[in-house]
Amino acid sequence: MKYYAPKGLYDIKPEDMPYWHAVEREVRSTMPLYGYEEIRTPIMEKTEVFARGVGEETDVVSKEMYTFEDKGGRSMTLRPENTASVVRAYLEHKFYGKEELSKWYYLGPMFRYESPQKGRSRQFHQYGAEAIGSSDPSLDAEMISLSTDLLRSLGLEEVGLTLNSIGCPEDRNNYVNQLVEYLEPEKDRLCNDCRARLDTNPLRILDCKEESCQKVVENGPEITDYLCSECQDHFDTVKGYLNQLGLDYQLDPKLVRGLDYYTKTVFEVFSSDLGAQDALVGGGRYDGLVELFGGDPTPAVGFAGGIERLVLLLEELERVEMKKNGLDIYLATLDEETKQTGMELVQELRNGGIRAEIDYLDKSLQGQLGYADRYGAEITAILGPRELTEGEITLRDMETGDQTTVSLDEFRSEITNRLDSES
RNA sequence: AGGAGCGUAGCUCAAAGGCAGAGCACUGGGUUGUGGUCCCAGUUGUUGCGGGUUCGAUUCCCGUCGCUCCUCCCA
Repeated sequence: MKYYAPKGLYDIKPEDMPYWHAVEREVRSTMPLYGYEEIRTPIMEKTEVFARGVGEETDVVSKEMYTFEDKGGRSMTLRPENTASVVRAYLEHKFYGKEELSKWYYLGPMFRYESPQKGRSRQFHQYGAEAIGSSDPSLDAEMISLSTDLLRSLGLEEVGLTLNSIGCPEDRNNYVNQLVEYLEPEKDRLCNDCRARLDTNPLRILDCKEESCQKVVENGPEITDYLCSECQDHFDTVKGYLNQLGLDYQLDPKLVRGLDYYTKTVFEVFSSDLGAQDALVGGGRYDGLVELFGGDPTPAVGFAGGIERLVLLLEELERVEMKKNGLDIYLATLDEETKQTGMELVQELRNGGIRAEIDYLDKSLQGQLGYADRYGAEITAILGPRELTEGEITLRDMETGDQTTVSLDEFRSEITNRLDSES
């Protein structure tokens, strides 16, 4: 084979579509229930939008960006996530002057340049929501409840929710200082990556999978002990709302997440039925991001979920009904003359909202009936020279095999009646 | 970036140095104009690509491309 899709990019084939449609349908119907409106931002931005917004030291920016130069010599990047773009759009269109609270959702492709594996590709798809303009803990709880509600609506009950608060920047500074102070003497027991992180991004050491690092971190300080009273209150209130909503969660003081912009609440939803890439949803509060982009200090919270991973689960659990093509009627013809009339009849049916097909492969009548059967036609209409000269057409019920003959004039109404009574 | 596994018919897979096969699918026939079950027959290949060893390579070796999974990190 000479041509294939670039590494990490792949085709979503017609046979996969029912799953994608199920997810998209659910997102589009659930988001408005919570008051979120759709926003669509471009799939690429100037590189600095992500570099600044997401954070230079993050993995996403430092090694996973799909970056290239356009013809004007500008550095462009295919969006690795959507929050930075949404905040950029929020400020660009001055929404802070138009509405007190902006609640938006999105759905679309994201790009990260890394080795593909199960549940991870270079182009992948996310749905997500952002609420900009309120620091109220109820909004944090709403985000979490929205993200799990969506999964539940799709039939996924077996998901875990982990929760943490990483406080405000001051808390985090205090904590990071303590953490570095604690880790410095233990440096030798850390992996190479983590020794580097000690200088660049010490928080990331917390979720290093290396066993030795885990051991070191285990007895170290925990961020939740360094929250200021406001952040502590906020966190407690969020937990209170979650309890009120009956949402089970697991506190994980080591959950820090990979993007720099998070403050206070962070959460992840995961499934143990996935492979190594088990995170379904990730999100949190980002009270400093709008300001970082040059706006007034504006609190915000959001989440994003991966559609590929969701589709993987739905396929495994067979939660989505797979319908074959959905053909109402197949029109079999036997020669050129009947095909000409047949084309006209099929067109007429389609104009009337009936899914109809005719032979495109010059098949025998036997072959045509087989095709009609495989594609799930309820009725096959047979138009041969015999019928044509009589001004009639034969209707075969594909389930019972019963056949009747009707005049061509009655054809449309007879078909409509039959399809109505069967459905 | 690193590690492991895999590339044979449209699909799922056999052949472990000696004629490249089976099932499914497809086409035709049994049925002069009738599907699903059944029976009979037929079509289908640069064995990913390039080189090497050999009388002989799908098989062994080297390289290369691709895919998959994993480490890291995340959706």
